[in-house]
Amino acid sequence: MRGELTAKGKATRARIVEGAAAVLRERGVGAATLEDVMARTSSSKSQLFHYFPGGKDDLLLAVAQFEADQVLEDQQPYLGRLDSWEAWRLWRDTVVRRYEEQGDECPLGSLFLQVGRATPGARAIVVELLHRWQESLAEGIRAQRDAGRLPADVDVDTRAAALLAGIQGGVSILLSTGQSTHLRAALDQGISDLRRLGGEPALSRR
Amino acid sequence: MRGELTAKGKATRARIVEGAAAVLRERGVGAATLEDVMARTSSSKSQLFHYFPGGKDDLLLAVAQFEADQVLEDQQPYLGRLDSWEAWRLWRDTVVRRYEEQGDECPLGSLFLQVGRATPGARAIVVELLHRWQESLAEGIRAQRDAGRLPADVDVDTRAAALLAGIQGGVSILLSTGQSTHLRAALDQGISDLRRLGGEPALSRR
DNA sequence: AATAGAATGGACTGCACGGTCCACCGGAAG
DNA sequence: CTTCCGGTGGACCGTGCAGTCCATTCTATT
Repeated sequence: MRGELTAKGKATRARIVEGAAAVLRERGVGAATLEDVMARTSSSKSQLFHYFPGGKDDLLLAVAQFEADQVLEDQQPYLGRLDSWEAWRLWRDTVVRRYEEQGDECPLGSLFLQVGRATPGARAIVVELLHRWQESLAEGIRAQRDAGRLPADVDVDTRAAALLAGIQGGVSILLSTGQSTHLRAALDQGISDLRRLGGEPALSRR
Repeated sequence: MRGELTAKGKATRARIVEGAAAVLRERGVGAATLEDVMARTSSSKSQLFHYFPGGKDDLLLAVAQFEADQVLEDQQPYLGRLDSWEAWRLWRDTVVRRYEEQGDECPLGSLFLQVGRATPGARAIVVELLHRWQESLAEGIRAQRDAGRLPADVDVDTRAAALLAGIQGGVSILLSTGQSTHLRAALDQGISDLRRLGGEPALSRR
């Protein structure tokens, strides 16, 4: 498992990772078995261990990385360009839509709690994801501040951290209850409090 | 498992639930085995199945209920009396302390995602917990509003939902990363935005 | 004291699932 | 055409763990 992968090999590996990700979302980390992955991806046990010598943990880690990348990608292009309130609104809509569609499937949440606990590798993936996510939000807040739409002394990092926490919690609750109201509340409240800071009065509330 | 439990029986059952809760916190739902519980609670397999005829799932459900009750209890008496900004501050401190002490042990989070997915019983426990929690927050906001410390048109339920989401997310992140900054940010930002609504200027920020 | 039913101990079973091994295939390079 | 090596198939193994069963010991009620 060094650079020694042919085109075919890389394709197979990718197929396994994607299939495994689907299986994990459907069955949950605890319930998913290697045989489920084999069935889903039409691969044999030797292939799994060929591409993931460390066995199940190894595969899980690869899936976690895959899903983590996906999370931020799904929020583009908006997350990368939060330089107008309109962009913020579009981003908000994207996040809400993405997680509502996902329903109660849990791409990363369970991976965090199940794998992430023990292994340092998984924890690193989560930390990295959260860091990049929060940094994008902070960047957006700075952009609005620099454009004069937020006061100069706005506490960028705390705002970004609080917003991120709200999203995470909203998603957790969506996963547990199937209701997206909390996610929406966190986003709407977070953004409208921000706008209020900039002097804009209350936002429409449905 | 109807009313047919002697005093001794009830004590044993409680001992098992508490011990199982500890084991689950330490090892995680996926890793914990019935034998761990047996060892921890000095009980035999027949006892486990005697008190929890449905086996592991049954036990897990009982633990979930136990932990859920604990969560709100640990926030008392403050959570029940959020009728001054001082009370809000004390409550905030309690929450932060509780989860920081708990560290990355995960009393309910993993139970949600692991058991909660499939079984309707677990989901009901979570929904009930969240509902009671949010209702307490809403009650506190109403108290402040009625005391004239918040505008009359404050959107109580959305505020409460957003705050709850922030807490949940903060705790999730604490569990995944070991950092309590997000939990603090969510609480501090949520409460200070509320106070600002009431006309109080910015709050101290460390 | 007798008896019924709860409480307990722990051996035993069955099997699901992760992981190992070896034999065979296929295509690219010489 | 041969050779080599990555890719693939799938039988096989060991074990860890949930769940079953029955024998034995308590406890309460009469």
